[in-house]
Amino acid sequence: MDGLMMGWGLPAEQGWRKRPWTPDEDKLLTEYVSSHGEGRWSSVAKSSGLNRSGKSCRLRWVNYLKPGLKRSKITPQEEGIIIELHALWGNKWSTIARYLPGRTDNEIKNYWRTHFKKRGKPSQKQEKGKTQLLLDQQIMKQEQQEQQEEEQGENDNDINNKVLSQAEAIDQKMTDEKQGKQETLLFMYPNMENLCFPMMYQDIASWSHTMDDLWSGGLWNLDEPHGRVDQANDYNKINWN
DNA sequence: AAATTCTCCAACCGCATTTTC
DNA sequence: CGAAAATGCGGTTGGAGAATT
Repeated sequence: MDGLMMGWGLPAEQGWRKRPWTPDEDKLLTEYVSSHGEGRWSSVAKSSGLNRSGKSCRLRWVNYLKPGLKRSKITPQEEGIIIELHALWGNKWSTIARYLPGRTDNEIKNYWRTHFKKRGKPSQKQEKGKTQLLLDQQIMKQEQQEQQEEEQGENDNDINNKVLSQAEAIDQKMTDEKQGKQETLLFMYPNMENLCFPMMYQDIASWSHTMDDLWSGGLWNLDEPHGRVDQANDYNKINWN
């Protein structure tokens, strides 16, 4: 079905593999969605005059045009959340993305691939980046401590509050889901605040060691077919305190 | 300075699931 | 209730630009 719809809208003989969205197409799509709402992507494609598949329209909207999307770089806080949730759920990018307001599954997936996916030793550049990240985290810790003293941590809690409120909403929704997922949630939520945030805000030094261990220990190996359980177990071995 | 390699990310593919008729 | 269509998700690809050799 999609095979035909999935075309890029240009003749194959032109040699196009990917056809980037033009500003005009973006405008058309944005206008259409703002007047008709999201969903019914096939009709969007037909009615808006866009020579695109419904899937392509949806993807463009979700990943790029949707209001509220962050275009900035992933922050160390967000990275911490990604690492945490990936350890729990594996490549459940859309699930992970729900905990990061303004971030898309595609973005997180790309981020993970470029930063953590590589097996074995990271490249020089990756090492550099890692060192820089740890440095940033140290600096951030210092800044946050100073800020906390000044503001009683009011600003620091913004992201936490957002993520936690999301988590609560999802928690509610997911109580209806399958037993396995329920177990995962039961495993996760009683400790959510203890697991996720102290790492990011309280003990950057131990987090740094953890990062080193993980890098050499192969937790990032996504090629393991049943990585979720194993990763969750590995995750439990980490000293988060 | 040129060639090569690496990084990032938008966009596509194929499959599974959900919704509609 | 079953088939078809629509939607959502994870994996992959390709290209541009940056960094390195």
